[in-house]
Amino acid sequence: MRQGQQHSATGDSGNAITCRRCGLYRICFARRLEGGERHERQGVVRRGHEPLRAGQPVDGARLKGLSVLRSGALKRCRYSRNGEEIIAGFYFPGETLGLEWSPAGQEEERYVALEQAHVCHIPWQRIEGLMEEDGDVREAVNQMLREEITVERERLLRACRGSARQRVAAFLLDLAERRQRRSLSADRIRLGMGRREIAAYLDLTIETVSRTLSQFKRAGMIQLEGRRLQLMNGEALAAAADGVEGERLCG
Amino acid sequence: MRQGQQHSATGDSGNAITCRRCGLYRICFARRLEGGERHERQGVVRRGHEPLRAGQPVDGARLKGLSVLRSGALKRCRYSRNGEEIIAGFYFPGETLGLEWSPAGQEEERYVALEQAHVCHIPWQRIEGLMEEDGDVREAVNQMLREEITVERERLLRACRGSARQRVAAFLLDLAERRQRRSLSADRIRLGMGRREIAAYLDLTIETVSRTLSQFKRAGMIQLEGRRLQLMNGEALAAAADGVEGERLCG
DNA sequence: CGTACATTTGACCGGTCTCAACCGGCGTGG
DNA sequence: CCACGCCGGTTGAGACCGGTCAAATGTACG
Repeated sequence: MRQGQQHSATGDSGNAITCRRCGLYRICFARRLEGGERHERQGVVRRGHEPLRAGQPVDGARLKGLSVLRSGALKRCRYSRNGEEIIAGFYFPGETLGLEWSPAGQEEERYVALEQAHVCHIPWQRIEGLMEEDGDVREAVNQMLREEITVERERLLRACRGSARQRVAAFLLDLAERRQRRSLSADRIRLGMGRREIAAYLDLTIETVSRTLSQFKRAGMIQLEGRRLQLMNGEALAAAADGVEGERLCG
Repeated sequence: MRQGQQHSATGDSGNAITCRRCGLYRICFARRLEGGERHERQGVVRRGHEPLRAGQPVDGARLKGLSVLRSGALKRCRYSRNGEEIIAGFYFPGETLGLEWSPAGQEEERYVALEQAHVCHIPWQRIEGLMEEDGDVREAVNQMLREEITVERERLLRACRGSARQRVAAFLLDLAERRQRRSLSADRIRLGMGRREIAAYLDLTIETVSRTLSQFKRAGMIQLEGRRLQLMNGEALAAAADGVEGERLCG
């Protein structure tokens, strides 16, 4: 706590992120803007005002601009005709929301908190102003959007292709990589989501997810207790994600 | 032919697109740039110089900027460890290539022509210049990138979820919708790709794709002869894509 | 302690993959 | 001209993975 200038451990289980590691850093701290007033100058709505509780959706108005998750975890989801949840993506600290462009403001997907979460926000209008006067911001915004296209393609490609074994392995590796990218603990991951949500994301059933995780556990590739995960053998996981045959029979 | 000011029917089977329907229209024809010299003024490399033949990849240099497909069809693909092709997406006239951002220029995926294809091109450097001086271009580029994020998410979500029946139905509807968006013939679609490529895109086997298409044909939902496709019952296809049970037994 | 829910595990079934044969068009070459 | 092989596509039979249904176990919370 201690008058956290950056911020300190929030109540939520997942780690939080510093401004330096935030995806919006280059925009929030744009050229020639000085000192502690940066956030106000840039028109950023800082986190801390109303933290989302688990299950709460991100306010739609917040998506009329760039938002970034500071702590906690989110899911981006919709519902199928049958009422079953479809999860299109997970979001972790430092990652950006609201990059999509829904024609005519029709809000198809909602961002819902998996656990207590804090969100920063810059309205598009403000960003457009910054882009007009600052080439660095232009470059930052473009790069952010283009990177999002790249990683989103890769992630969705991995999430729903190949066997259950491949998908689950790729999912775990993706989680680890994303934490590493933000300099959070690479191993010792606390899953913010339940089996049901993993299944809804990977287009599998709960049972298959559970069985596959147990398989990995038996093979010593991971350690798992409830939602507490630890990767023990990244090599083996990567091999599994690539479809290399592993563990067909085991003691 | 006839001195085609826009362009005329190219040799390739798929329809071609006019500048007006092109995804880059708002950039190529940006504010205050007049007359026939627009393309040169904007630094656009116009199509027609070297059309791609079927099987040829788009030159990597062309992806260091925005490219748009004017005619023909492309696949975006890579190869798995086992050497089998993975198709991450198809591209049709009017659609834009090169929006992704590969860190350090590592070119993971290639764009390969499915049939003879023409491609226009604007280098990023040129675009950045335009964005500096023209707010309309800034808006157009941002919207394009954000729209790409949206449709790509939707498309990949549909492509690899649910049963074979759902995926194939969604794929056909996606094809039709994309042609409609560009004002090309909505029905009477000529598939530019083979069954193998459809399968590689939907993460199914050739046999399953073929069987599913035959099923749709028997049910009168489509007409199909080789690669010549016609949608007969969009409603039924949409129902199939949503997972509604249809045709379990049939004469 | 009891209820509700999440997770795991087991048994069985069905859809999709695998392997294989067959069909039809196309180009080659006798 | 036709025989032949090749390739893309279709169709069939059996195996296997993952879904479905069911029950047991564990966990949170009153």
